[in-house]
Amino acid sequence: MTRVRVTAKDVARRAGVSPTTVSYVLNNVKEANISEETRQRVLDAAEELEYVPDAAARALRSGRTQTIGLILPPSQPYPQANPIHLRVMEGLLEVVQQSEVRLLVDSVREAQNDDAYLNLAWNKRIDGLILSDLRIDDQALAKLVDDKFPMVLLGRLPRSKVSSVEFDNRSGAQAAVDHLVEQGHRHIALITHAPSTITGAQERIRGYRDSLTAHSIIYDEGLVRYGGYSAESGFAAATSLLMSERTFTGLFVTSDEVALGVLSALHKHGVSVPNDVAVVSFDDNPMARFTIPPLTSVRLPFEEMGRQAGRMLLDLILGKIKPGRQILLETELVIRESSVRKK
Amino acid sequence: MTRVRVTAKDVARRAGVSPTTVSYVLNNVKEANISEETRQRVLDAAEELEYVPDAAARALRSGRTQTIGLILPPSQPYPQANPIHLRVMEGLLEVVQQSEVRLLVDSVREAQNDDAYLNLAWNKRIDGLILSDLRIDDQALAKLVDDKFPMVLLGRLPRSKVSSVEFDNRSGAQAAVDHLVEQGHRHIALITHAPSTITGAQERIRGYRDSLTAHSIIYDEGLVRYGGYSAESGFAAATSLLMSERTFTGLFVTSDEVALGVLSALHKHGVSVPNDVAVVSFDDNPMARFTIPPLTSVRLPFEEMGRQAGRMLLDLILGKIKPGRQILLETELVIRESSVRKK
DNA sequence: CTGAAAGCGCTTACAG
DNA sequence: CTGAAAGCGCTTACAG
Repeated sequence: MTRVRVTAKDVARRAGVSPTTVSYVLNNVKEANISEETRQRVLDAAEELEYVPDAAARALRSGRTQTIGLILPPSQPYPQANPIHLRVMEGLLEVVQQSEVRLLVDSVREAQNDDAYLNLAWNKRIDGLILSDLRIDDQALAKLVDDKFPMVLLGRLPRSKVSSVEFDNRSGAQAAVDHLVEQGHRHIALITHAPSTITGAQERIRGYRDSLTAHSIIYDEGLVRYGGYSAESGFAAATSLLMSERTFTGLFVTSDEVALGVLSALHKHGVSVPNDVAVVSFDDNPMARFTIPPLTSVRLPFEEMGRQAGRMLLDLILGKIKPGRQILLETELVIRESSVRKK
Repeated sequence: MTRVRVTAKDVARRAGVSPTTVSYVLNNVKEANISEETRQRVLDAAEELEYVPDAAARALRSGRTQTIGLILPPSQPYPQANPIHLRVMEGLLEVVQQSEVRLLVDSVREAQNDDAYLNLAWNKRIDGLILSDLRIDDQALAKLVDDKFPMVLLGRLPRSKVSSVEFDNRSGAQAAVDHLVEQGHRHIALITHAPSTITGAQERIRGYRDSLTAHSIIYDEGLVRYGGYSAESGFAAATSLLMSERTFTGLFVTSDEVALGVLSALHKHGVSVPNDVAVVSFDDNPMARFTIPPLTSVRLPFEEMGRQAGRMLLDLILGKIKPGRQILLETELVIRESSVRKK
């Protein structure tokens, strides 16, 4: 950087006031009651000098970093980057940009009991934290809760009182399966997008069972397969279902990514969708409209999740709200060709 | 935060040394020649007190924030989050995590001549910047170049001397079209993933033309359509091509996302892939293996792009290398069913 | 091999 | 309505 650093002192000198006044004006401190004329002089001087306050100095003195952290899950179980996280992040960016707050992104590193994001909080790089898809037994999380560090979870932890934003996975899944039942299906298989230790997957399985129960259909473990995030796992799970020679005419897959692999496997085995098997999926990614056939899917408002989590965290940091609020976002079933048998 | 702040002073007192020594030990300052015994005492004291240095104080004093910025393009032209950015980010995170550096993510806001990321540099929140997919006429960028602010571009700017990491789009595209020609095709249509003002799209178009020229095929503007990032745009472009009633048996689409919409449109119009039209795509997303039929695609090493850009930026910040280095990453054609006619 | 002292650039009681 | 002074928690010449 060749640029010579302009400080508040320089602005003060130019405006003929003290650095104190510069700080009051630039931070809009109402209690200071700065006269309009002085205010304007300071503002002009700051602009002429292209003054930009030093973030580190401000953070050190005020104790506020004006930065929040977003922690993504380890990339390991996810075979490739999950577009979902980026959609959440976009919503989050919208909110932080409006508030002049910055976003620090980190991911949990596997293996080691990760204290990287703990340090993020402890060395005061951030004022608050948004945690995505975490493990239930997270040690670092427990410590931060003890410290009353401002935090919002994406997804819920069972029996946890931490603030969170989550989709209503259970009722969304129930709606998906209800739809299949309405189409006349009684033998409905299930392929999950994650192991059942992940609360999101758990809830979707619950919704599946809720629907079966509501329609007096007996739950059959033999029709259930546990996928793992990728299209590849969906391909394998669907193949396994077909090989089992069990009868099913409906199939609920708990993510679009996995469903893509499922459609590929069904096509490869000559199983026609929706005529032989009707498929309903979850997420409603943009691509769901362009699979062959287009996927019926439960739409999840990812960007909205990011926005809500961001607002909640900022309010938490400012002390405007108390921790423990838990938001549940509505889902919406979008019906396309994959689930509706042609006449 | 209820946690009482532990400072270097506290550690010093406990270890029976001065804060200076604590700083020397914790920062591994070789010139200080701290005795092994003292070093151990300080380390122990720091651990017992769970000392975590204050990032703001360190940044203020040292002038280094230990943070780098990643600037994503505005979300507007992209209809949804682009998974590609997340893959680059993962590679980047790998590198920064190894170096105890943090990653700040921001996006360019459209409309206004954006100086948000300029401020990121000027208010010293970051030591360096990685810019993704920027506009050619970026004003903020020019200012940062003038300031000699450490910076790496993802993608190249024509005639620019800024450090960059980019895919070899041109030769990748040529290989894709060469492959179609080898399959016997002479009428090869093109659907781009972005307007031709984007350098990445431009280069892929060049590669397409290179291949045609090399095989004495005349370039026909009537076989070219300009898509725009989304599967939807691919659907529209393919439909437009089909409606034009022009003959083509080969089709090169410059991204998988767009190709998904193309496959959907071809299927809808009863055009069989690869028998009626052979399709080759670009990116080789994980999903390319599971489209119907699976897509032949040019594989782009996104994670590697992130890693290389990260390393380059860190070296730039440390003054280990001079600006202006431009890395070109190799691509690889992955052949699947969409381009090879069945016997 | 180690310490005393200055100072990075702000904000914030406090005083007037 | 505005300013002088202290201090946030480090790092870094400098001195010994």
